[in-house]
Amino acid sequence: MLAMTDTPTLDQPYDPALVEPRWYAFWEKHGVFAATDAPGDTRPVYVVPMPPPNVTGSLHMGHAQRCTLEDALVRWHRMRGFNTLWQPGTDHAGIATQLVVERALAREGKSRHDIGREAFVSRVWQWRLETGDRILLQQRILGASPDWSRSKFTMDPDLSRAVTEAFVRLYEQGLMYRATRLINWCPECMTSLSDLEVENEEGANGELFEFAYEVEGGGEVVVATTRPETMLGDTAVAVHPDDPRYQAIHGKRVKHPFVDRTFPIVTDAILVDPKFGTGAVKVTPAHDFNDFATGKRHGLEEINILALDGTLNGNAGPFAGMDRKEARRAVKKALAEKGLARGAKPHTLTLPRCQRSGGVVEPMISTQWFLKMQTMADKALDAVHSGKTAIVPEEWVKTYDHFLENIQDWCVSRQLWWGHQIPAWHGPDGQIVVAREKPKELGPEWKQDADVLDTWFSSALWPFSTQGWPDETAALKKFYPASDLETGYDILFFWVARMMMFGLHFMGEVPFRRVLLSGLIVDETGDKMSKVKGNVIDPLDLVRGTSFAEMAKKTLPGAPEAEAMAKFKKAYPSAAAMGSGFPAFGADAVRFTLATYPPTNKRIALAPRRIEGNRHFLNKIWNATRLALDLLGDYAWKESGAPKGFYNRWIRSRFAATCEAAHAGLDAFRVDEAALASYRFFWNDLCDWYLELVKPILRKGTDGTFAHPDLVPETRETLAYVLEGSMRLMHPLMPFLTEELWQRVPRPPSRKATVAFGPYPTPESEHDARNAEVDAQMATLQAIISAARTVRSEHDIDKKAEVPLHVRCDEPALVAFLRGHHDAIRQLVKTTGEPVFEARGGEREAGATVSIVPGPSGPIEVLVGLKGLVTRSDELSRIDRELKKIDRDLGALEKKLGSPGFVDRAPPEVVEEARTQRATLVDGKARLAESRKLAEEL
RNA sequence: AGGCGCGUAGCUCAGUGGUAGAGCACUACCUUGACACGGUAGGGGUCGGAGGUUCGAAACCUCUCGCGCCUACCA
Repeated sequence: MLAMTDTPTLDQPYDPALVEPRWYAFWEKHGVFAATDAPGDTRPVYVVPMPPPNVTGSLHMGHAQRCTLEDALVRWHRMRGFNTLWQPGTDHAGIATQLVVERALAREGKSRHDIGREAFVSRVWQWRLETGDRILLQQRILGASPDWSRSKFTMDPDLSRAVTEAFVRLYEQGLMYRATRLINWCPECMTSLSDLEVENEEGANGELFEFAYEVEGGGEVVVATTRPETMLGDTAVAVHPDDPRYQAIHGKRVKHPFVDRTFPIVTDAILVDPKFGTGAVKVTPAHDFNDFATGKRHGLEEINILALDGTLNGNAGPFAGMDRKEARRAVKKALAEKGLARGAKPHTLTLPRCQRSGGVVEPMISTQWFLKMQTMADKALDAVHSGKTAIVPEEWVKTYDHFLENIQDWCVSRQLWWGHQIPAWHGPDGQIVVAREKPKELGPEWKQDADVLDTWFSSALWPFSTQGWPDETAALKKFYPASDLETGYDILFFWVARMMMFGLHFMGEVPFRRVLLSGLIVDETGDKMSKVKGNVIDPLDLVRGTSFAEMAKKTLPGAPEAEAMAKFKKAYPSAAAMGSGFPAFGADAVRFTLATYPPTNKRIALAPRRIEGNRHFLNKIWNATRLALDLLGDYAWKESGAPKGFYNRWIRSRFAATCEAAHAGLDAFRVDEAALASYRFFWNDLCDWYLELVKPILRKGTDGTFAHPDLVPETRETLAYVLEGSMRLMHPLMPFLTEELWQRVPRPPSRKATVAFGPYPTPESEHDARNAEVDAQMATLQAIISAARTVRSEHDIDKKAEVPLHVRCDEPALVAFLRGHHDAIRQLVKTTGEPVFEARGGEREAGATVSIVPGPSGPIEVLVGLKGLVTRSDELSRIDRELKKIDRDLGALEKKLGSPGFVDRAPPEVVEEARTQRATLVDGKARLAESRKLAEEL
C-alpha cells in the first residue's frame, strides 16, 4: 500500500526528522487533511479554522498553540465520524507584511504611490514567499495543505465577492455610512485605525506644562497640557461652571498668542475636573476625543493643525512644516519668550501606539466609512446569554459582554492597499455611488474609493464566506452554523465577536455553537513575546532545532549578538541552561506539550524542558512498540473475545479507563486531561507493568518452550489490541509517530491506509473491559512488589542477588490470589526460590525485614530475608522512616476522629473508612515497632 | 479607575470540601536481551499572608500582599 523509501528501523532511537517528513508528505498527497464533504451526508459538522497567520513576533507562539489544539480537535472529531471542514481564514499576514514592504520602498526612496497598487500588492506576496511566512509554519505543524496558490499576487476573488456583497447590503440597509469624525490616525502607516488597533503604552514619562492665555479685557487664565503644540488648534478654554476661581471670566474671550484669532471661555462640567491641574482646560476639538465631544456641545470650530504624515500644516502659522516633536519644543520656547509659560510638572501618561508600526497615534479629523454596531451587538449579546452559543471557559462571557455593551461604531476604512477595495465610486462633484460593480453609466471621471476595508471586516464573514456565500450553496447549508470554534482569547473582540455579529446579521443564525478560547504563550518569566524584548521563539526552531545564537539573531535582527543573547537568556533561564541551543524536538513533541496545558491557563510560560520530557515519552513509545513487536513475533490480527488472564484483564480495564478519561477531556475541551491520561496509561501501566509481566509469558524459556502455553494466544491478542488501540487513541496528540508505528503493528485487515481513518477508541467500545476488582487486586500486587523492592534498594542489595520473601496476611482469598501470581512476584522482586504466602503470626526468620503494606482489609506484612546482608543502622533508619510515615498518617486520622462532631456529622462511610484505616495503621505500627526491637539486636 | 485571572516541590504546571500530585531537576544503585531519550528506589511543599464558614479548607467567603492581562481615562 505504501511505497516509501528511507523507512526508519525500530533499532535506531526515534528520530522525528526521519519520521515526520514522510507522513507529512503522505497526508498531503492523499488529502487526509482536506475537507470531507460527502454528498447527502447530514451528520453534524465541525468547522475549525486555521488561525490568521501573523508575521509580527509577539503572536507566533500563540498561533502555534492554537494550531495544535485545533488540529487535535479536528482529528478527533473526524475520528468520531463527524465531517470536518478546514480552511484557511482570511489572510492577515499581508497586512503586517505591507508595512515591511513600505519601509523597504522608503529605503529605495520610493513610496507605494510610485509603483502603483498592483505592483505593491505583488511585492507583498513576493516578500512573504521569500521569507517563509507564518502560513508555511502552520502547514508544517498542522500538516495542513490549504490551496492558497490561487491567491498569489491578488486577493482571493471569492472572498472579494463576499466582502463586496456584505458592504453593499450594509449600505443599503443604512448601517454603513460615511462621516467626518475624529478617528485614530497612524502617521507612520498613513492610515486610520479602529479602536482595537490602538495599544496603550503605560508609564511614559511626560510633563504637565502650564501656560497662560490672555483674557480680553484684562487678566489671564492658566491652562495645563501634556501636549503644548496642540494649542495651535485650540478653539476654547473650558472651566467648571461652579468653580469660584473663574466665575468672573465666564463668557469672555481669550486671545491666541501666535495666530490671529480669539476664542471663548466656556463652562463645561463634563470635561473639567476642577481639582486637576489649574481647573482650566484648553480645548482642541480636532485633536482630542474629549475635546471633540466638548466642541460639539458648544458648537466650537475644529481646526486641524496636522498633515497626514504628522507634520504641522498651514493652520499652525509660524510652526507649519515642523514635525510633532519639533513643534512641541518650539511652541514651549515661544510661549516662554512671550512670558506666558507658567512652569511644568512631571507627569506619567499613557501613550496610544499603533499596533503594527508602534508609532504614536494621533486623533485626527477625517472622513471615513463607519458601520453602526448597536443593533448587531445586541443580537450577539443575546445569542450568548440565551445559550445559543457557549463561550468556554465561561469567565470570558463578562469580557465579551463588556465589549459589546460599550461598542462604538466601527471605522472600517483603511488608507492602505492591501485589502478589499471599498465598492464605492466618487463623482466629480462629491457624489457617492455604492454598488457591486461600477455602474456602466458612470464615466471615467468617477473613481473608485481608494481605501480598503479593515482586514477584520472580511474575517468577520469567514464562517459563511468560505462556504460560497452569497450563493446558497450546498456547502453553506451544510456547514453553517458550525459546531466549534477554537482560537486565542486575544482576538475575542477582533474576530469572535464580529463573526457573531455578522453571522447573526447576514445568516440570521449564530455561526457556531461553542467557542473555545485558549491561552497565549509567554516566555519563561511570564512576559508576552515581543521583538523589543528579544524573547520571541519561533516554534519551528523547537521543531527543527537550532542554536541560541541563531535564534537571538532572528529575534533581534541587527542588534549586537551579545546583547541579543543576553536578552534571550534572561527570558529563558532554564532553556539557556540546556546548552548552546535546542535539539530538534519534532512537531509531535511540541504539539503534545502544548496540548498538556489546559485552556483555562491564560498564560503559558513556555518551558522547553517540558518539551524535552515529552520528546522522551515519544522515544519510550517507539521502543515499547519495538519490544511489543518482538514479543508478538509472527502474530496476525485476530478478533478476540474478552481475555481471561489476570494481567490481560487488568490492562484492558486500564485501557478502557484511559479511553473514558480521554473522551471526557476532549468533550469538555480539556485536551490536557486527555493527554495526561494517555501518558500515564502508556508509560506507567503498559510499559512499567504490563510489558514486564507478559515478557515471561511471551518469551520462550531456555528449553525453547513457553512457560504457560495456554496463556500465549490471548496475551498476544491483548497486547496487540491495546497497542493498536493506543496508537489510535494518541494519534490526535502525536500524529506523526503514531502513524509510523501504526503502520507496523498488527491491526484489523479492514482498516486501511492511515490511522487517521481509523475509528477513535470510545468508552462505549471498551466499556465491558472495565473491572474495578481487577484494578484493586493489581494495586495490592504492585504495592507488595514495590515494598520488597524498596527493601532491596535501601540495603544496597546487589542487582542480581536473590532474597527470600514471605508475604503474610489474614485474608485467605488474598493469600490465594497472591499465590497465583508467585511467578510475577518472584521475577519482579528476584526472590530465592518461591516466595511464601501465609497467614500472619508465624515465627520470623532471623535477619528478615518487615514492611507493612495496607491491604484491602488489614495490613499485609512483607518479609524480606536479608541474613548477612543487612546492617543494623540501615535497617533502623528504614524502619524509622516507615514509622514516621505511619505516625504522620495516624496523627491526621486521630485528629480527625477525635475532633468533636466528625463522627456525628461526617457521612458514615467517611467515618467508617477512617476507622478502618486507623485500625490498619495501628496494627502495622505495632508490627514495625516489634521488628525495630529485633533490628536493634542485630 | 474598573473588569478578569494568577500565586501549590528548585523549575513548568495539574488538583472546585475528605490523609498534597505530575513532568523536569536532585540523591543512591543499576549499562539487566525494548528503551541511559532507560530502570528501581529515595529526598523535597506550614498550597502568598490574615481572618471566617465547616466535623473537615489548597479548594468556599472576607480582607490583604505580590504578579499578569484586558477595557476606560489621563488638561
